[in-house]
Parts: sequence; structure tokens; C-alpha cells
Amino acid sequence: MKKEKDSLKLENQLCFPIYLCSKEIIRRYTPLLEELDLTYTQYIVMMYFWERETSNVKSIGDALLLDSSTLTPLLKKLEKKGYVSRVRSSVDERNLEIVITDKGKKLKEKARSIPEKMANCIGLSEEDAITLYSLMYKVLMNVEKEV
Amino acid sequence: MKKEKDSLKLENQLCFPIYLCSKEIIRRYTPLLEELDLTYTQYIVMMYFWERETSNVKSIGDALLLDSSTLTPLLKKLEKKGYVSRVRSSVDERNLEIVITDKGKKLKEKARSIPEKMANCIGLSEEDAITLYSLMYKVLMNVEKEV
DNA sequence: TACAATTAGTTTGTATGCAAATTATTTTTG
DNA sequence: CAAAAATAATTTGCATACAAACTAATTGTA
Repeated sequence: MKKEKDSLKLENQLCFPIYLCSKEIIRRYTPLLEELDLTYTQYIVMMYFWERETSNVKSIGDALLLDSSTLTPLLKKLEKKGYVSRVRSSVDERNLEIVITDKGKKLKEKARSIPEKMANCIGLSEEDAITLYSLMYKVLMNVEKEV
Repeated sequence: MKKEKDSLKLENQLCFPIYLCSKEIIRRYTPLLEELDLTYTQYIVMMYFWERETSNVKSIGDALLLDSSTLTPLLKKLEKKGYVSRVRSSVDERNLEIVITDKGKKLKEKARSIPEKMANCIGLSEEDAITLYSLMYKVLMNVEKEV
């Protein structure tokens, strides 16, 4: 009478529901972000710039764990929308200086209502949310280790 | 002296670390899955088929929360690798019968070591893992609600 | 039973995502 | 100081993801 559980069963996976949550949450973000003419990834880049005026591709990638090859076209799109400007740095020509525009800064006001709406959508108690937050960063810390 | 925290700050986001975890975990899966000639999404589709012989595009999509337009090309790739077969159902010609092949079944043995390796990578205690698992499904339940 | 509505898959278009190769610039070093 | 190494960004190639439009088959119904 073996009761050994199958570690390859979908319902025994931990990563699978994390993957699902990420996807489904982003799916719920999408209609809210449409009003700002942003995708989810563009949104977190803008959040990054709502906290600092200027940056470059490398720094953004380090902060958001995005590859430069993802960021290059994304930043071009944000530039086309008028939310950031992209200028080659004169100090070090390898760097691209990305600067948030006034239009980009103003966008923050339009985003004000989003966090609460998403919190409702996710529907966790304050306590659960704190636990989850802490576990996520614990996992991140471990996963990023020993690469 | 306001101390109101900015709900649009990146560090106050709950979805952002979930998004990061999902991405980074999949990144750590990638080299392990390379030996099976699978991507992460292909891997969960194969896990699905390690639990049942036959299915169709719609059912897979419902179980894995994947759009049929994602699955169509993915299943063609799995067919090309010889892991599944795709045959139009004779009972209802709208359905595509996807059946796992012997080669696909055998693949499970090669996958045996993956869950433990990933568990080490994620590095949570048994207790934390259970908590996280439960929170993920709680979120999923809520996010899928009232769509 | 015609025909409208529904259902299952596919195709198309847009946007990530990342690895690997490439280009340009700067820094390090023999 | 010239060649090598390192760094930053871009380009290319491949694989998701999903919405919307489309095709084909089946079901519901007036």
C-alpha cells in the first residue's frame, strides 16, 4: 500500500500556480492599463520612472529583472507614446539615457486608482498579503542565488 | 508630516514579485528541461498528459489556463518531437484528439529528478511551501472570479 | 428542417522574454 | 600606448501569451 505522492503531478507543483497567478493577474491588469495606453511590462517600467527621473537600459534591467533585448523595443514604444525620451549619453557613449517626460509623470495620476482595484481583485486579507509578499521575496532571494 | 505610503511604489507592489518569481523560476527550469527538449510550457502540457492518455485543445486550455492560440502551435511542436499525436476526432470533427505517445510517456522518467532540483532552488521550508501553495490557489480562486 | 447560435481550432497581429551574436565604446593590462 | 577584456545596447531567432478575426462543424430552435 504505497502512498508515495507523485512529485510530477500538476497538483503537487508549487511553480505551476505561481506561473498561473502571474499570468492571470496580468490579464486582470490589462483592461485597467489600457486606459493609460500601457502593457503590464510598460507599467512597471513607468513605476520605476515615477521613482526616479533618469536611468539607462542596464539599470532598469537590473531593477526589473528584464533583459536589455526586451527593454530596447519596449523603451522605443514608450518613447513613441511620449512617456520617456532616449538620448545617447555624452559622458559614456555606450549608455543610453532614458528620461521620463512630463507626460510620463502626469500618467501617474491616471494610475492612482489601479492598486486598489487590483487589491480587490486579488482579494487577500492584509495578513495574507503580507505573508505572500514576504514569501515571494524569500523565493526571489533563493532563486537568484548561486546563478 | 504625512507618512502615507505610495501605493504606486514598486516595493509596495504584490503583483510585481509574483511576476518576477514566475519569470525567474522558469528561467531556472530552462536548463533542466533542455535535456528533455522541452520548454516550461511544453513541460506542463506533458505533465498534464502524464496524468491522462488523451485530451483535446479545449480541455488542455481549461486545465492549464492557456489560450487555444497558444496551444495550437505548441502542440504541433510536441507532435514534431514525437511526444503526442494530433488527430481530428471522427465523432465530432471540431475536436482535435491529442494522445500522448510511448515516447512521451517515457519522458516522465527523464523528468523524475526535476522536482527535487527545483525545490532546492526555491529553497523554502516545508511549512513555507505549504503556505505559499495555499495562498497561490487562494489568489487564483479570487482572480478567476467575476470575470 | 432551414438557419441562427454555439463550439473547437486555427490564423493573424502585437507584445513580451531570453539567449546568443553583433556593434560600439570604454577600461584594463602587458 | 596598443591589444585584449569588459561593458552597454541592439539585433536576431525562437517560444510563449492573448485578443480578435476567421473557418468548419455541430446544436438549438422557430
